[in-house]
Amino acid sequence: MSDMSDEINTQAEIEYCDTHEVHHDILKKVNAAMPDEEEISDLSDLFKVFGDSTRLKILFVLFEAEVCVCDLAELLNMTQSAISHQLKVLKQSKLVSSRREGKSVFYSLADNHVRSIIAQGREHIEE
Amino acid sequence: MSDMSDEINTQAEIEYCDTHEVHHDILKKVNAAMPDEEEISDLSDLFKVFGDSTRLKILFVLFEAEVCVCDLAELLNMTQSAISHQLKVLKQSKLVSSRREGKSVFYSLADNHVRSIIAQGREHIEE
DNA sequence: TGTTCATATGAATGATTGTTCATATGTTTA
DNA sequence: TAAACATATGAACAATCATTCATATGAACA
Repeated sequence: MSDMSDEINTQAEIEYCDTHEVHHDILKKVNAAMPDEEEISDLSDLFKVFGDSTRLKILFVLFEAEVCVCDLAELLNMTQSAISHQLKVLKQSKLVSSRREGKSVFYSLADNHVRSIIAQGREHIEE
Repeated sequence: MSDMSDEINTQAEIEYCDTHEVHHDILKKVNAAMPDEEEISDLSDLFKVFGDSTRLKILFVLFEAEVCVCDLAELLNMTQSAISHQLKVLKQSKLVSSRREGKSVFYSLADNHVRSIIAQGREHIEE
């Protein structure tokens, strides 16, 4: 996979703003710390998943209990289809996992990063 | 502000799936833990900001250094306008702050929640 | 004061996305 | 096996959004 050096100029001859030039060490430091393009893309895809009220509500329910699809639909007052579509998104990003029990499918949190990511987000907005 | 009790049924007479009924205590627990509608909306707006590659790249640069707009444009190989629009979004959600110095405007990270949110996200996708 | 440089911003556009609707898949039970 | 129930899914549509282009604002300097 390509790293950011494909996108970020590393040469000294770049013309930055006249008033100020990026020092070479800072440029090196930035390039060294920048994740590659694929990781950035994966990361933004992950955060996109958190960037929707319905999905957040589903996660908050799953913080408290393992529930099936129709329970979620009832609890959040939404159609079964809408919930199911969003559960698919959550599952694809490995935030939830599922388990079939007869006709029902039960969903639960996949791991605890979810809790800490959301906890940090809540801290940020409570300022 | 309204809490989720506006949206989530709290009554016992609700008809859930036949195969399985949500117990009253779980329902109470879920409702008690659910943030109100406004907080969920604010939270999803925050995560939406992280859900874009360009903004993530800007944040990764700012992890390493305080830089001006045209440096970001050069580093990320994008137009000044595109960067400026995204900086506005980042500033509105209080993830970055700015400081004018002559003609230039320098941007830096507003606080450290940014680092920990992104760190948790990276941990999650590295599995 | 007029010019130049750095940044901000409004409008337009193409792309992405959440929900709905209709329907398919999968499981249980009569 | 047929009917009923729970869930999944594809297509369509409306809404949101990132970028571009043109231009405005703001600061320094000649």
